Amino acid sequence: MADLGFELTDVLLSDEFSLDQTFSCGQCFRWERLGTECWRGTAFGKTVTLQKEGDLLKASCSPSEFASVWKPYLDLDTDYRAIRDAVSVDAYTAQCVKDGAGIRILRQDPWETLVSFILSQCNHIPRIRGIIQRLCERFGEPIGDGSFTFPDAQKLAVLCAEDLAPLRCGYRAPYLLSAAQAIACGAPDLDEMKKQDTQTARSTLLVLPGVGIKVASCILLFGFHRLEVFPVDTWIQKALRAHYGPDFDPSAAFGAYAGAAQQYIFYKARGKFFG
DNA sequence: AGCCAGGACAAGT
DNA sequence: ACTTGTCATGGC
Repeated sequence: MADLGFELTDVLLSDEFSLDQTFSCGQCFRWERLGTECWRGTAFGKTVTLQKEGDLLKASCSPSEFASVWKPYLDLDTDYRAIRDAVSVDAYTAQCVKDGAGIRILRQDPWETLVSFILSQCNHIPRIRGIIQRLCERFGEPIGDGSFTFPDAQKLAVLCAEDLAPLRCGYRAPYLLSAAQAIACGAPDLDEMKKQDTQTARSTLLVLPGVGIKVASCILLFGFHRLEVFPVDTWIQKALRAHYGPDFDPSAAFGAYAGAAQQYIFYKARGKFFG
């Protein structure tokens, strides 16, 4: 990484890991690709540039910020070799795992994940990214380097439909507002949900307008790191039908890491892409 | 140019 | 319990 004029942290990676795969497999929407294995993005109110060179991960932040924010975010303490082995149950998934071996399931903020996947429904990924960017630019707080925080629920809860018109998120705007109002007054309490079992948390999410089974599954997997949850979207549906037939049970096949399996399959089904 | 997108929801069979 | 129409907006 070129000299960026601020502190850098180097981390030696102990497992297969790819920024390109991790940030372009559809689980997050606020990362920009600057070059091969080089990305810049914002999470938890911090912006960072990451570059991977061989087994070395360089981060444009202090060691303490990396340890407290980016190491957990990137899920660097999880053994993905064991996960990859566990979900390579046949030739097809083994190939998916091989192609996407560097994918990690990010530990994203539950609120940001909730909003992101409410907005995701029936949209292309590039368009989701645009809507979220406009949301942050308009209602987030400037961080200082041209980046913006993800606006919190309290900020959005006081808005009305026409305030959201510039986002051009269409019929999802009222979903976003009612979700913000619900979270802002603590019902449901996202922190409390971290302690709940997955079924309870799922039921809680499904009460929110605009959150159905697929969106709830994405929130559980990406926002609460429930690796056993297997979201089914149109891509996954097509892939499963093509390789297994109509009544395939992902949970039975992939068990505790079904969600990770889903990401490897999704990555392969959509082909390589960057955004 | 039109197809369809990491769907949800209500209203029909 | 399944199928269908509708919702708003573009990226490709």
